[in-house]
Amino acid sequence: MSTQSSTQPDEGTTAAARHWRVYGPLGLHPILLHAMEAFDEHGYHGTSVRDIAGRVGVTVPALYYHYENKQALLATLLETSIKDVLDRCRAAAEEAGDDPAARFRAMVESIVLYMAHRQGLAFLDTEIRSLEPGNRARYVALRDYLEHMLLDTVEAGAAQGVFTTPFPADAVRAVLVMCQGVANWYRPEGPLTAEEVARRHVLLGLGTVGYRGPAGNG
Amino acid sequence: MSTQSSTQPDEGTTAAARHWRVYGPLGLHPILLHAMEAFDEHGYHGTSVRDIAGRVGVTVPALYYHYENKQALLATLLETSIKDVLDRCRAAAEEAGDDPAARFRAMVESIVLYMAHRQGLAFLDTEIRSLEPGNRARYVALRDYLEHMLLDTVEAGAAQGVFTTPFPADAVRAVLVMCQGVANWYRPEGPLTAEEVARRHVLLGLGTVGYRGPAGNG
DNA sequence: CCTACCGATCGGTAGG
DNA sequence: CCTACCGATCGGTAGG
Repeated sequence: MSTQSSTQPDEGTTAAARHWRVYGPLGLHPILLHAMEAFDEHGYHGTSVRDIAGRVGVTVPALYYHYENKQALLATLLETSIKDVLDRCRAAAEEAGDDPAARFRAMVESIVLYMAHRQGLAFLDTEIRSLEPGNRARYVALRDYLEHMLLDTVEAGAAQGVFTTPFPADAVRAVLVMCQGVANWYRPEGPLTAEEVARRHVLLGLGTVGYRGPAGNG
Repeated sequence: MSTQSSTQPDEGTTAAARHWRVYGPLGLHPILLHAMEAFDEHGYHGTSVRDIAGRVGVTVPALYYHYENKQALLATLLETSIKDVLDRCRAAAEEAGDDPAARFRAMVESIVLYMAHRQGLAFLDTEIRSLEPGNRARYVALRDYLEHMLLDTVEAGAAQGVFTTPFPADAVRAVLVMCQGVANWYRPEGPLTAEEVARRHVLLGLGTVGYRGPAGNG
């Protein structure tokens, strides 16, 4: 894959792909960071550009100097987010090797860790409806790619008899929606660490795909 | 419970509680119906009262004659929705009796049937952020009640050893989010009937809670 | 990056 | 006086 890519100016994506469990500071431009927070609180259409400018401490025209319009803020945030989780999930799968159960565990862990450590970005997934068609198509294509990656693994496991679900596609969709759901309720200051939430969801997800491995699932 | 209740003027809620698998026409006031469609397409803040009025074919003041304001439309829709699924789920659980696995199956089936048959209402769940504090608190309380109903059943099953998940609360949240997810992708004209989607999610949900019943789960 | 603004549209309400 | 609205416009705000 490319070593210098993404809309993010910092080291984020590439380093993340190599060390998929490691999460540093967000490293977003202040305008993007405050746009993210505003969109999370009030939604895209419920957020005014004056609100974002006010949070950042700049004027509205200053905001438009850095970004084309409000839509570009959302599109940049969502593209940054989906590319990061995709890179991390791919790295986790590669590290896990060929065993379907090991790959599944690693992929689910990487996705849930992302949802917890990058909750503010991950929660924006609810705003895809507000993306213009082109931006939306690009985002959905990347999200579908993530789904197909996981589906390939579940189907491989089903072929080997290690996953017993009769509905791999439905099971994968269910697992991904339960991972995405973490972004809706997880709070860093809550009782569970991101790592513990990931561990639990790996086990829940294994149950959802009907895992029958050498050591069972309980 | 009350026999004459809810914000819905028609037979909806009460009859639905008795026949939780039966879905008739929505029976919503035309203004509510078109507000629902607009909110589903563009979100609450992305929908203007003029858009709603235009869809219905009435003037804006006519709309304000029937409903206090835009907020009341969303609040009424969401309250109607959560009360209906709650009534149906309760009826399904009562019909299923005391066995935790039977109750779990019935409750998940009833919830997924609701998500598929009442997709337009169920999808509005993404708009709770746009509810004013009081309306939001009432909605969340009812949704929490649904979660506690399901958790009681899963904990009862865990106590009997029929559900083996070590995390009943996380498992219930995961199951509910995968049910809610049905409202995001289900299309009546698609390949699967609501009943088939419900059947599959019952099995997926049983896997998620680690069901180890007399007949297994595969 | 700011001051000074625009065409239009927002949610909601006036008198009749 | 009531209902079910109407054409027009309110004070403010949207993205630009």
